[in-house]
Amino acid sequence: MLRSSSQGGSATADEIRLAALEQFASVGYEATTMREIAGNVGIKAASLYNHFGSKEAMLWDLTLTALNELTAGCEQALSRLSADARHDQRLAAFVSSHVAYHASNRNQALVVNGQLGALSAPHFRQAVKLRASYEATLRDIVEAGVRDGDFESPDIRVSTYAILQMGVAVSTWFRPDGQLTIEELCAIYVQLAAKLLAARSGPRKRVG
Amino acid sequence: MLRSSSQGGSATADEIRLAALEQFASVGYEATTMREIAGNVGIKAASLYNHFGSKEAMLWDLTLTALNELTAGCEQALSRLSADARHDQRLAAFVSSHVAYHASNRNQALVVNGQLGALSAPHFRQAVKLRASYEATLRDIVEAGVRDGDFESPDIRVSTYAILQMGVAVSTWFRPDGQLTIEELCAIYVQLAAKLLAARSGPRKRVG
DNA sequence: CCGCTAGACTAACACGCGTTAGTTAATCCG
DNA sequence: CGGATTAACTAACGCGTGTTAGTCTAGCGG
Repeated sequence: MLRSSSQGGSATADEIRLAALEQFASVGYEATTMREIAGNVGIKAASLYNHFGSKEAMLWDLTLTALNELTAGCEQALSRLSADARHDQRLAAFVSSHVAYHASNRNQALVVNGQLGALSAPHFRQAVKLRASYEATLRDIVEAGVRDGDFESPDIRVSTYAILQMGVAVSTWFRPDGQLTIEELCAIYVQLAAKLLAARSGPRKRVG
Repeated sequence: MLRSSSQGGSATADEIRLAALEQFASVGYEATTMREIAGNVGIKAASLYNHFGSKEAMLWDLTLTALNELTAGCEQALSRLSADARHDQRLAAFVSSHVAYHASNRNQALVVNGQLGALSAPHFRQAVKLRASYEATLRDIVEAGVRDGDFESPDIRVSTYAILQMGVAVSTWFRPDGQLTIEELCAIYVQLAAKLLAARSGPRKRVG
């Protein structure tokens, strides 16, 4: 049979995804062997090729899913707001969904933030594009808030990166059995982001 | 500059350090081959072993030097302050040296923050210990400031990570030929950190 | 009940890896 | 000047890698 490079949707394929994700996240793509992934699923390395066309195809599958879920979560959070929501509400929605994702999906986040360089050049470019559009969502919120005087920032781009990155870091240290629940964590980061962008005179009244 | 290990101190050894650092930072330790490093220096792979005992020894040499320089820069910045400096001055000194290092030594920072897991277990433990003590320096500053009412934070540990991480991220996007100088960058991050920890009523007067 | 297929297996291949051995040319020091 | 040291070289080894070929078996639809 001709081996296809398309990916499977079976239960085994999902077990493979899980095992690969754990390994990629904890030791990195290059340091992960197909035999290790297979071993953690309970099959032999050659059998992986019944579900994925190559090792890189696994990484791409995981990367794309993660980026799509991250983006979807953020869009959903923003769409729950009324159309005339204040800038600080939009900021809170973004930060909360951002932090929640990075706390709930630590391995996905670690792969997206550390293993992109292992992708083939075309896949890499596509991933970077997706991530850039996600980042632009936050930058637009910050920019609009600064324009209307609700936020104040010494540098919009730098502030955007700062907020994004402090949330990304959650995936490196957060443990679900630790002292903080994900809800508490989100609330903390919403506060931190709000302070980071606070205007000296407090938020303006809306002009309606 | 402190020579941080028992490995070679010749000019060739330094060329090797430079080449290995660049490769480790851009594609990762596992994806880097000894033949590539050697090629970028202009010698053959076997000759590397005249200067370093193994591939891991190179990574360890680079890691230790980077961590020592990072710590030294921070201690030097803090020691330039008078003994009764205010908390916000100590914070500014730390953040400024932190950001300056991550902007000036991007490759070193990328290796320390992304390739630690490739070290042997004993070296890994030692590196984590060094990094933890560096992080504790900032946490102590934040803690003291909160205790005296100069800072306010929903969670000291989280705020500490947030400040550290937004500085670390500089190494991933900063370009020295970009729009911002390192001095401007440091000033921005000092402002951001100060806002992040700002007390609602502004800093208290010192009692001393 | 039978044939087809999905998905597991064993075996192996070609290649690139880190590393070692042994050798040779240049350089330093007494 | 000559022996010792340094540091480059070529050649190769043993191993582990991603991947492919070919086989076998359980289960399902007609």
